[in-house]
Parts: sequence; C-alpha cells; structure tokens
Amino acid sequence: MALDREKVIAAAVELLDEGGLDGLTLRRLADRLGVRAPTLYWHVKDKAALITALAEAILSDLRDLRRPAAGEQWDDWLIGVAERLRTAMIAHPDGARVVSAAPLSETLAGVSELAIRSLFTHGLPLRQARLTVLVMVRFTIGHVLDEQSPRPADPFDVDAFTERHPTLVAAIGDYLLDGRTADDLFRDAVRVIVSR
Amino acid sequence: MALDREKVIAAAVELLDEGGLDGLTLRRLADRLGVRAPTLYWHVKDKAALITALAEAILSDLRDLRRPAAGEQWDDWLIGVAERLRTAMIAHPDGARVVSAAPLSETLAGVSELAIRSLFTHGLPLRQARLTVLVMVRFTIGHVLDEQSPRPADPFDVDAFTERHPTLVAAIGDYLLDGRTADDLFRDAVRVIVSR
DNA sequence: AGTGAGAGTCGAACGGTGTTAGAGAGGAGC
DNA sequence: GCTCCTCTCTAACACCGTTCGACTCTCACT
Repeated sequence: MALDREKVIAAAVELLDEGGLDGLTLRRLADRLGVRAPTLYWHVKDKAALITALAEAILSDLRDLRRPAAGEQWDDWLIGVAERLRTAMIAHPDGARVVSAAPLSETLAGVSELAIRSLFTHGLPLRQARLTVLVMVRFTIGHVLDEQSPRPADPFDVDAFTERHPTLVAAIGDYLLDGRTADDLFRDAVRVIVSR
Repeated sequence: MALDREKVIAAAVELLDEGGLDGLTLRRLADRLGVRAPTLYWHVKDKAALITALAEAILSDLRDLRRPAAGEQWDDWLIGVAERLRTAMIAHPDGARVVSAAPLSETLAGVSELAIRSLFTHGLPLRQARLTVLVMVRFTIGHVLDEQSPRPADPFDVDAFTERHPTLVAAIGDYLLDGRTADDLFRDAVRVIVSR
C-alpha cells in the first residue's frame, strides 16, 4: 500500500482530467493520495518533472506503434500515426499544453524515429522523411493546442468578426457543410503535409 | 505622464524580453511603472487579458502584410509570411507560448484571412487554400514552441539517445551538414506544406 | 537484543503569486 | 461649493511551489 512514483503520476492524470493543468496542484495531488505536499518531493524532483512524466503518460498509447503493414502506403500509415497522436492528447484537458511543456518526450522521439525509418524504407530520401515527420508532429501539437484552447469568453461579436474576415469565415462555413467533423478537418489537414 | 493601457503593455513586453513568461509578474510590472500591483487592474481586466494583449503586440509586425506582388508565386509568398510569423515570435522569449496562450488573435485571423484570399485568387480551391493556411500557421506555432522550449537540463545522455534513436539522430546530422541553419530547416519544412 | 541506516512522511515556514474590497486623492463640470 | 469620475493606494485573502529539519518505521547486521 506504499506510495510510489507510479501512483503519484496516476493521481496527477486524474487531477488533470478533472480540472485541467491549472487544477493540478501539489497540495491537491497530495490530498488525493492521503499525504502532505512535501512528501511528493520524495517521489518527484520537481513540478516540472511531474509534468514531464505526465506528458509521457499521456503519450503512452503510442508506445506500441507498429511499422507499416506489408503493402500499406506510407502516407496512409503516417496519417494514422498523426491521428493516434492527436487522440492521445485530446483525451485529456490541456493534453497538448502538457506535451508541449515537456522538454523532449522520449515517447515522441521514439515515434519520430520509427516514422522516419519507415518513410525512408518506403523510398523517401532521408531528408524528406525527416522533414515530413517533423512537420507532422509539430503541426499536430499546434493543432490540438488550438483545439483545446479556451473559447473566447469575452463578449465575442461574431458579426463584426465575419465582416473583418469574410473569407476565413466562408472557408470554415464551406468546410463544415454536409456533416464534416473536427476529425475530418484534421485528417484533411494532415493530407496537405503527406501529399505525395 | 498618466499611465495608460498602452504603456502597461509596452512595459510587459520589456519584462517578457528580460525574463520570459515566468518573469512577467504583476508586481514586477507595477514596479517598473512606478505603481502598485492593484493599479494594473484599472487598465487591464486580468492577467489573461494582459497576455492576450501581449500576443497582439508580438504579432504586430504582421499587421502591414501585403498581398502577393504581381507575378509572384503564391507558394513563395506564403513561405515569406510563415517566416515573418516565426521571426515575430522568435524575437521574444516564450513568444510562441504567449501567442498560443491567447485564445484567438485578431492579428492572426487577419493574416489567415489575407492568406486564404490570396491563395484563392491565385487559383487554389477555397478548401485547399484554407487547409494550407491552417497547417502553415499551426505548424509554425508548434515549431517555434519547440525551438523556444528549454533544452533538457537533466543529465542528458547523448550516446544512449543516439542508440535508441539512430535514424532520428542521423537525420539531424545529415541536415545540419554544410552550414545549414535553423532558418533553412524552417524554410524547407514549410516547403513540405506548400509544395505544389 | 541492540544498534544503525536508510526510507518515507510530517509540521512549520518562506517568499512569492493573482486578485478583491474599500478608502482616498485629484481634477472637471455644474 | 459640491458632486462625479478617474486613477491610485493600503490591506488583506487564498493560494502556490519549495525547503528545512525532525520524526517514525522497517530492516539488516552485529
């Protein structure tokens, strides 16, 4: 029944799910574990280290990533990877903020490693493989960051916005016709990157 | 000599430049303005509102953006826009963090509006124009976020990292040969997005 | 059995943070 | 003279991450 690092991080994920990154506090985390705040410093060096571990936990779904199946197109495969990355982050409030706050995720490095190697194996020049994967990963983080950012709470004047940015609004409107979802938007966006 | 919102934001930019986002504190900001912290609430609703205004200030260089010149290729033009966006954010520590923390930048909406319209004018279907601009903007933010994130301070074992991710390291090494810079990497990355 | 060394937790405190309430100074307009 | 509005203040609240040093408990070894 002893407390260990793993339990601390698991509880931190719960707290993140309930109140976002701002709701994650060392004192609250300690409360949940039936312990006082200074105790956490025995298991975790820092709050920054906690968030790094949190990022790793969020991305853990990507750890069992497989290379492309025989006969699978590399672009379809890479789109699938991007979707899994987005899904993992979007599963937790502020998930993208947490991942982008972590200096260099080991899991993300593993994903990039595998992806570059797979694209290279499928005939892309090494440089292009690297660029494609880099753009995919960073776009996905930027995109989910935007998806998860708070909607403007201030009195937001839609009409004035439409008047200032008619083409932007028309583009959104055009896109959201016939039942397209945010998932479709993301997939089509990634297609821009991996278009062969 | 009276304090106004504009001066508050200008001082906030100075403070951001000196100490990053963590160094930007309402009390420190008040100090610099020769005033006490609660006074700031007369000029700015919130710290969140201050950061939103800060994002607008950071992006203000993009306000005088011109449409593509006659005969200019739309892809070259869009790369230039991406470079200006990156330059504006990179000019301040945590610039990308500030921009990504702001809910929806008016300036960024203006840039997107102009870019979508320009690409559409140059013959791209509206949907593709929108997707291209969306990916460009969000990739650029994600990229600069990464460029500005603190290098891993922990004892970072380069050899072990290389052993775990050989292709990733080889890709970086290959890229940084013959004097290529981070600017070149960014331009080539954006090229992946706007390849016609 | 006694002792010593860790592992793990604690109370107390430090120096900070954003934010609110309410009082007061100063000038403009009647 | 008086009121209204703009702007700044003091005081305080409820937190925050973090450090220090003391305490308990368990276990291995003599």
